[in-house]
Amino acid sequence: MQTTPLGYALIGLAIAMPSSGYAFRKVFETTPLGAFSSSPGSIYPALGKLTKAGFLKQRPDTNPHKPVYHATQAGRAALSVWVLAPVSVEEVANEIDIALLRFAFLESVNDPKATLRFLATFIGSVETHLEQLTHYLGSEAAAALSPYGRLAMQSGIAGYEAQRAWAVGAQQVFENEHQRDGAK
Amino acid sequence: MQTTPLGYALIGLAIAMPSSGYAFRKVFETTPLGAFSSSPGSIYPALGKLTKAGFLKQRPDTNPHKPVYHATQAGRAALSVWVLAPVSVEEVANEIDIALLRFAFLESVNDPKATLRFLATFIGSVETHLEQLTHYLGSEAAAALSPYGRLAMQSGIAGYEAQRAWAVGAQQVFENEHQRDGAK
DNA sequence: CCAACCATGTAAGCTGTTACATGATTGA
DNA sequence: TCAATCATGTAACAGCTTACATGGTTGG
Repeated sequence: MQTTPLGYALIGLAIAMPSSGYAFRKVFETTPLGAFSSSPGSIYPALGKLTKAGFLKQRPDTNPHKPVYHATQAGRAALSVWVLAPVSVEEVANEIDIALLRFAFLESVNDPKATLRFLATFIGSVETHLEQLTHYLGSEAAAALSPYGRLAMQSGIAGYEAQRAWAVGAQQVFENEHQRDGAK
Repeated sequence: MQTTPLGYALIGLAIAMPSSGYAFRKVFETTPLGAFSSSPGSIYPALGKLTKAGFLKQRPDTNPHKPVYHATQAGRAALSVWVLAPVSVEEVANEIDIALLRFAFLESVNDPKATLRFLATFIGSVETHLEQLTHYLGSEAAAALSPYGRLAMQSGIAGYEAQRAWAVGAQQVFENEHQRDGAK
């Protein structure tokens, strides 16, 4: 069973801080998670579906009359499967923001080894995609391109190179952590 | 009157090279424009709507029985309005790829001054968004964030910095061109 | 001749958007 | 008390995806 990115984001948020639907909307409005819309027409139906699917459960909070959504065991499992999936070249090419969202929710797994595996596939796919882009830019197909088109492609290449550099830096963070864990 | 990004992409392609619907699909399949899907269920309905809206016209080619889509005057005008619109902070934050697509289709206008205006708003919005992100990262809200979340944000920041650097470089290209034009 | 490709379309279903609607609570 | 905010929902619509369906052309 699986959901949309919005669904996974809601499960991940529910793990980090059980909240009402309204509170989730506020998160999408006021944080860099704002890529997701906070419209009621998207969130409330999504919460309903996740509850029906057994990934979330509405429970009364310490304050009565203020039920909040918690993630169930099934919800945590579904999120794990989603975040732990290797990063494909297609994902890098067409929805790299989703890959980064998955990285952010690796927190819910919190396993340095798994994080390093994720980053390795991320870097591999970014490099493959970069090769494809530079190869295309060097081909005769690109020679027919306008300067505008070529520049736009270079913008993409620059962005992917920044992502690769970021991922290499992130690797170091988790390699250190991994060694510290092993040492203690 | 306006369309979706897919619609504008089709108008832009039709200006660059009038083609059949099938040929447009091949472009989306085999070039970096592959962010758009090449599924028939998206392209043929879109072509139909654009034709009905008066932005495209199907005309027989040099080969008879092989009608191709051409952009009409209205189509060119609609594309111009779309590509020339200033780049907003929201666009940078949520759909920067669309901004880059618009940049690529500035070719159809081909006015260095307009291109420089576009790049200036692009850089301004990227910088505003970067300030927002770094401000958020420094706030106490981000202090509660996990290392994963912080790293994911840094990935975003690195990407936007690369885009800013790219845009500054692109400015120079068109400033040179602008001066050459003025000199001759 | 047969497989592969050219070429176009439609129908069902899902997601998300916008807009509307409702009502409770809370602070000035 | 009155505005703002909390809180949830629905209905209409647009867009895209997948899958199915159809038929023509072309090269081996």
